[in-house]
Amino acid sequence: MNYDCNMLADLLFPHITGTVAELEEKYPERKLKDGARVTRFAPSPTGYLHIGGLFGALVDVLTAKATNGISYLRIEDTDKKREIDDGVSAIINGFDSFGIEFDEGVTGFNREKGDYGPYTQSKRSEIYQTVAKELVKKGLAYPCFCTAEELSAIREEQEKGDALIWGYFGKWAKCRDLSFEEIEKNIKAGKPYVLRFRSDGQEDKRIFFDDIIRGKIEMPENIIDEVLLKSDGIPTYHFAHACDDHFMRTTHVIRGEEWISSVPKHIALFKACGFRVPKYAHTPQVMKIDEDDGTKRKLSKRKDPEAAVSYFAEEGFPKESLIEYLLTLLNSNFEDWRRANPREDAFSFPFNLKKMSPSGCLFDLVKLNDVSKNTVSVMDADTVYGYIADWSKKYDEDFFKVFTADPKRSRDIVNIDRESPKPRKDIAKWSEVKEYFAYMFEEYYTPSFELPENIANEDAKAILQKYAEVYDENDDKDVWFSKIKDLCEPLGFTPNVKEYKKNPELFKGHVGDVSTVIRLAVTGRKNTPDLCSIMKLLGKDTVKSRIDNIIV
RNA sequence: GGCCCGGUGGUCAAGCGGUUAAGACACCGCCCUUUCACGGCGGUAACACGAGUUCGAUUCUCGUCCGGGUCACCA
Repeated sequence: MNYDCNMLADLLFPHITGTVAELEEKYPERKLKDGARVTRFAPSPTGYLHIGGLFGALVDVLTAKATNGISYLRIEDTDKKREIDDGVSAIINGFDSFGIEFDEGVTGFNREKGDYGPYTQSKRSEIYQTVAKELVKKGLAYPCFCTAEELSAIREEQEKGDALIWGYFGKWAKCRDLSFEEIEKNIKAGKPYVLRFRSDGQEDKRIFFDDIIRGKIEMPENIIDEVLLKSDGIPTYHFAHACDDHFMRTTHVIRGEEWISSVPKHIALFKACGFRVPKYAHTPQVMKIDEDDGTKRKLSKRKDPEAAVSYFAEEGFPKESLIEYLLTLLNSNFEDWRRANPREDAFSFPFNLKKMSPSGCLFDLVKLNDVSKNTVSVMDADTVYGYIADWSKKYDEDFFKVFTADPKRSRDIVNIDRESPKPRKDIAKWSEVKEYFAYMFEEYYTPSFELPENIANEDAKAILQKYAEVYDENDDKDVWFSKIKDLCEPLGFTPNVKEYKKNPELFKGHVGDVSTVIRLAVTGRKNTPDLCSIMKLLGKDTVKSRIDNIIV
């Protein structure tokens, strides 16, 4: 440059008086214990929270927790074109509903906590400008007046030719060597411009860095004069990343693997700014199998409803289940840990970044179901009742009314075979509950009496007839069952299953068959939880009338 | 196209020079059991391919193939 960079800096940023040194003082190094990591989750408010976001946030929070560090939430709202109205609250609400808590950062509309803010990029413009001005002073940034048309012309030419690298650099970087007079003239004429990084990278040089998840990565050095500030003065992701993660004192930048290819750019920027380069960890992506062509591909917000975290809320998966499932994807030793600590809070799992697999993982709804059944099975009845009430109130009002009409009874229903050392594992999501317990509610009960092949209709009726005579709703479980056993022999069945298996030809069936008939008559189902409990909750009148309806 | 990342059963995955190549989900069978579930036992099923290096490669190197990402005044 044949001009004084300080002059250019003042021309470009006349109103900026602060210095980077002052910022360093304002945002000092955090005084944390050795090994404590500072992580951040930095979404842009462009849509709903999706699975990939939850996945990433979990890594941040868990990494900080496991090292007694800090995790914070930063909003990257530097692209006003893609931003949606309640983007920020969509993110915050999403995290709230899954119990994800950051130590610092944005907590709501115009609300935040922590000493390293503001945590919303649109409120940090002075910081970016200050750093930018310093860069200009050092001759490491310059204004570029190229129009969108000029830029795409360059691009076209590069694509046409045999250029190996595309972008604004070398002979294409027309504005890189503008004289001060030209710049001044343009500025005075009000020409829009962006601020570009003056890269000193060389095409044939390589850079190396250690990715915590992937190990050593080698790449060509950055040679692109990347845009730092857009024409509206707002920083690009790259520049904001350097400024924010430095002044918020992030130690570990954890983000999706789509960022790997920009690391050389980021390292160059950090160095140019005089900032220490953070550690990087690039996480694998969450994929799914495409129904159309059977290939593995990244979950897409647009194509996959289950990519939205709200899908799981609608389906009624408890929030714990999703977290639990995601954890199994994150660290494969999680399931071992869970077996050893069945009731422990998932967030106290000693998560380890290094144990993350670098390859993309498939989101497996079947496994989620299994994980969820286990999770639900260890919840107590009150919790389950509360969840079902909350869920149905929102998504199935009709069922909500029925379910909450008699809270105590519903709670008892939900408690059948629960709160025991061997709880049932059959509910994965709240949307299944109505169908699962339909026979407990007159509103949803549909009689059905389809006998298994081995039971004759007349035998079934005989069983029911006899049973109706002895049935007493006050019987405790032992008496209840012994009455069923007593029914067997007079009707040609045996109360002894082993005996039946030895000589099946001697009997019409065994107790199991007899209770199946009763179960069928009372519930319309072949499979249910403990029948005795069900009948007690159904009450004498209902049980009698259901049985009578079959006998006639 | 350039650059980069990845490739162990259907899925998630341990292993990282010598293993009978763990485990979980799913699936199948058996046992337990008044049904189902739970639980227990067992089973089917994998190192993408080709060259090297090595006494020996799933593990190291190279190539091929396949999948993914990235090359914006988007993040």
